[in-house]
Amino acid sequence: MTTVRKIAQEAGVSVATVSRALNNDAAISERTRELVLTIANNRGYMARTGRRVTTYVGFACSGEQVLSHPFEAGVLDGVAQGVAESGYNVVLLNLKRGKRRDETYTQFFMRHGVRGAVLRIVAGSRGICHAIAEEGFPHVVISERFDSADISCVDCDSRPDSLRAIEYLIALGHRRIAFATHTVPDHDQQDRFEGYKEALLNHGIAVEDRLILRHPGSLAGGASVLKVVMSMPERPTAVYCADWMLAVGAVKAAHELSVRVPDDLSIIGFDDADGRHCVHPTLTAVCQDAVKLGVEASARLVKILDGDAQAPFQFTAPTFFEVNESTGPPPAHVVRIVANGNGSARSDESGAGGA
Amino acid sequence: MTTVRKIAQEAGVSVATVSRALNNDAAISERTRELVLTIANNRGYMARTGRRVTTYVGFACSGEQVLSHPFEAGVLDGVAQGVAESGYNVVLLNLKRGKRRDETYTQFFMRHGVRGAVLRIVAGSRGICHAIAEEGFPHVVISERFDSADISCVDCDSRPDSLRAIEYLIALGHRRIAFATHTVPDHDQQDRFEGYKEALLNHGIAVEDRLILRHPGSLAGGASVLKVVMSMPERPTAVYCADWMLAVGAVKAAHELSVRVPDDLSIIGFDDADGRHCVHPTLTAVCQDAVKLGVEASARLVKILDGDAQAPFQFTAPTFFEVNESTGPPPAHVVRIVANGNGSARSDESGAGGA
DNA sequence: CTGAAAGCGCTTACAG
DNA sequence: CTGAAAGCGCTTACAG
Repeated sequence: MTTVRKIAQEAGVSVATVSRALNNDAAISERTRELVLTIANNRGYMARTGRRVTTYVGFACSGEQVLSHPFEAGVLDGVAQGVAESGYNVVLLNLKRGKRRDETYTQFFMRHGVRGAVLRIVAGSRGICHAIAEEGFPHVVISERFDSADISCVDCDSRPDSLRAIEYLIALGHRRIAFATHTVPDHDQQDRFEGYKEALLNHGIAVEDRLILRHPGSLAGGASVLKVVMSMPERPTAVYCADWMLAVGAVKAAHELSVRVPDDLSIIGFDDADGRHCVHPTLTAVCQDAVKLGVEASARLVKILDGDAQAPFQFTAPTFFEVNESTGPPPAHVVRIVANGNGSARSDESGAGGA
Repeated sequence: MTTVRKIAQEAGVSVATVSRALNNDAAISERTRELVLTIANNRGYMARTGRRVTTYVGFACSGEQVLSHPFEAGVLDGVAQGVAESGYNVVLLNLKRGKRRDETYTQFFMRHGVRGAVLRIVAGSRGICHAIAEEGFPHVVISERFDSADISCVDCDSRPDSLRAIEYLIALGHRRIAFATHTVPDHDQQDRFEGYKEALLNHGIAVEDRLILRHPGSLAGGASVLKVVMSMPERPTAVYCADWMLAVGAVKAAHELSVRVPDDLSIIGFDDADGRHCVHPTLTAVCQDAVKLGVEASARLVKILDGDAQAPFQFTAPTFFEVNESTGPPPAHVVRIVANGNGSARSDESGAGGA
């Protein structure tokens, strides 16, 4: 390990001079400073003490998250923005890979120079949040909700806007409305399902199991949703895809199967970012702003660390419902796609879309 | 500032005991350990010395980057993956906001516990890379290219596949091919333009200024590209959109204006991630893998830090050209869209697409 | 399981 | 502009 002593030896100066050179003390010659810094770089010197070690805010994941997913990327972007003016920086941590068995979360974070943590976990790792809160370590959980008042969290409640979205379809005349979700259970999908159910119940429409579809949150999953929906007997005239990849995949499959959106089928999507605008027709969608979630979480965490806010806290960010081009009245003639040997045929079920 | 001494006082134990509690020494009672950790958390204790301070790899941006952009998000994802097994963690740094005037880059990084830096800069900030290389600080620049052999960098060369892409169009029979780029100059756009030009020259096709379009790298920019292309006299029968948002925006605008892709117009896009699959028709595209770029950069950096590889180095990752559905032969009848008072009309320029 | 003390890495008045 | 020395924060054999 490289210490000031070793650098001093190599440079032929005192440790005091090395220290001053490393810290840009005014009283140091340019020549000496450069000499010391060069040796420090060559030896991979890293200060192990001193006043000036910066502290961090951690973006701590349970490990399953894909950072390039639009939601995670948006959240991380926001987390970085939220600490921008604070003097803190953001460090990426993996709660499962990095932490030793024999240390607490507090110790894990301290070892990394982290004073507070923004937590991104999956449903199966909620225990981590309880443990961190119990240890009293400053934290904010993003996109999860807890009964315990000790856990600080920031999330979106997409139930109200999901309800509005379905009621919008009902107002357009739709009565058979499918709900599509991805296969990883989380409270967000649950919220959207609750909103869906509540809207149907409000209008005396039965919630039918066969209209609740579960497919992988991918383009292929979205294509499956579209095919299943379009080939059902008494097929739905609208579908709410509560995940953005499902929505995009469904729209794409509609083009491929010449299903006209919204003339043949209305699609409501969910959007974490700008995905709804990338497809044609532009998706009517329930939207959350992942960047804002991240900003909210890290800015609040910094305030807590600086003593300007109290923990724990709970904050629910609004979603919004945006009407675009993928929704319209149900078709007068409900055409269904029936798979046969060599592809698909169309079967007319006129009027099935009515109330 | 909270020190072991203060915690010791509050807990009524020696500093030695505090140190042992903080470091999970086996010889410590559970009761004492919890007491000490609770006080440490309450006081926001942060170790300022000791053996165990972790060191970091920095993901250092010049500040203009949007972390939620698919390319940046992919790169960052890759950078995190590339250090996953190494014991290093990644910290997000802003080279312009965080650095003090009176410190070198080396000092800036050392102050943050950063041993090596992955650099993401814009064309206007290339001087930063020269300065860091001159200081001898371990680094890898992503997606820039330098004459100086002292600068380590990882990038993609999209020229060869851009050339292939245009030659593919030429082989399909296209002769008037437009090139669309975004408005921020960078070497990637330049590479793609070079490939475009070379392909045309190889086949004796003149490079026409009016077929080179510059629009903001957004959906609106892509829509403009499509409209301009479709309304040109002797309009192009194909366009290479060298930026993924331009490509997606162009495809979307084609739907809106009932321009059939590829029957009326072939579109080749560029893709940093999976965008080409999200639209209909799936885009024929030149693709780079942002995640792989990030992995390559940070994994190599870690090897350099661990003494397992030599710096400086230059690595050029391959792109790939993927033929999908957005390209086909030029139309026999080249229909042009001419804007008029209330919208647009079509004007037939039959045969203009032929060789 | 804990403390007193030695020791390491670093910084900083003080002296020159 | 530099060094010798005091001092701080922390860790770790050593002793009990």
